[in-house]
Amino acid sequence: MTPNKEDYLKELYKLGGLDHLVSNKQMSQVLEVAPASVSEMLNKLSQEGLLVIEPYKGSQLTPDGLRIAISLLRGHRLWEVFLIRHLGYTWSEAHEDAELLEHISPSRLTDRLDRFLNYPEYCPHGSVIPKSDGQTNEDTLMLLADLKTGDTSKIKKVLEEKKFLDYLQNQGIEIGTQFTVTSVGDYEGPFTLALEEKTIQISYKAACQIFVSEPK
Amino acid sequence: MTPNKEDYLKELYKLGGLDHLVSNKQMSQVLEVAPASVSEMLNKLSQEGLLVIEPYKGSQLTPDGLRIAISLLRGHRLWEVFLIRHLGYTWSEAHEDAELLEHISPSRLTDRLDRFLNYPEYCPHGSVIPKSDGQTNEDTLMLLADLKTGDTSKIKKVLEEKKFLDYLQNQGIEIGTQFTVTSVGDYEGPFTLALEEKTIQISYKAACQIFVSEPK
DNA sequence: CTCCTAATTTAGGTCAACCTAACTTTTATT
DNA sequence: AATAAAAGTTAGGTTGACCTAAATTAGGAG
Ligand SMILES: [Mn+2]
Ligand SMILES: [Mn+2]
Ligand SMILES: [Mn+2]
Ligand SMILES: [Mn+2]
Repeated sequence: MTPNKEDYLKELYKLGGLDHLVSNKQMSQVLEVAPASVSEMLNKLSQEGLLVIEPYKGSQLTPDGLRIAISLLRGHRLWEVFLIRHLGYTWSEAHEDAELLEHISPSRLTDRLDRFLNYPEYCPHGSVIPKSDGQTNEDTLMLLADLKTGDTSKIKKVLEEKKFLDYLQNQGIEIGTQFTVTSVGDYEGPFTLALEEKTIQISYKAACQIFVSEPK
Repeated sequence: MTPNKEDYLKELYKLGGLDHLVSNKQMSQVLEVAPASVSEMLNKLSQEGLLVIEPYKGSQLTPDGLRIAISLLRGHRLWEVFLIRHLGYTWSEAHEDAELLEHISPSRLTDRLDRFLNYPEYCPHGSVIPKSDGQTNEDTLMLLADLKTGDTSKIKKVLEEKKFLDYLQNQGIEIGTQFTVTSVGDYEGPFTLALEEKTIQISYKAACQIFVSEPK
């Protein structure tokens, strides 16, 4: 197993889990490699029994592949907690460096880091950190974009993409922040949110990348 | 710069610094690759201006190569401090995992780790940790093997090699431990050391891999 | 000074991970 | 159903890092 292969498995999991097939196109985009390279690598991984390919349709992890993907995600998220909690990283910096650190995980390292951090449940961006045995129970959340004017809710999770993370942190959005939707622009228009201290506007696109709890 | 190349530079520094040429044989041994691979890689690195080769004689870092080597060593040793101080690693485990972590060092990570650890001066095995600007002032130490019966001194530094580190830790030797040499076996025989609590014997070979302060 | 041995270099491969270009299959549109 | 566009695969090539085997050089022993 190399860092490269690990990233293929991890992205395959993030894109499709065990629910549905993931297209090579998507993989090629998130991994930033040519489609041909994806075909090639997925073939190797399927020979190693880590995923199953439906030619021309897409691919999906096997239980073995899933195990590896989850342990990667576990490492990634624990490192993020460390970088932010102890080293003063920003959201996007943490995500970047965790992308490398996740591959250094003889599981002794991950498990000890987990203990050092006192077994955190979520990464700084709100994703669940799988347990050492691979167990991971996802919360059921809804998209901010699906809220209506007047709804009050809490930010629970955000997608991890450098520019988006910087944008959110500049806006002062944090996991756990409570807010009320004060207006929703028509035709994929912007959302206006009343936070505790201030009011902010975010684009419809951003609202599609933010997960929130059920509104009250 | 790849992790591989980094390790070549680092080992070249550890073996020869800026004082003398290092033979390919030595490099081939510490890096555990074939001599031919060393020739090849050193050629590439010399084309990148990171070292200078005297054909058939050996090679030596340039200032550029030195800078990289030192920052690697810095990362390596800081990670060791973290792993031992906060994650409960043993001497040899720490050295092993630091070997990987050292390559993840966008210097923002190293520098923040340094601050988090409160700017430690030495790694757990007693080597000096270079500063962020590359400055590094080595202490002048002597070999335990050169001590005479009756000498009293302190353990200051040990060479980092897995089996050796485990051996030392089992013997209860730590950096800073004070001891008195109570006997020296003839003909490369063992050294007997009186520590605070107990008396131990170590082989001549081990005594050549342990550095101590001037005896009083 | 010659010869031998050990160290080094060179030559010719392998393997992982990528690429581009050409071809095939699927799917969406008329 | 025919065709065009999009997605996927195959073929052929590159680069980095390694290897073994063969040739070359340096340095020491006689
Ligand atoms: Mn990664
Ligand atoms: Mn995260
Ligand atoms: Mn290393
Ligand atoms: Mn050390």
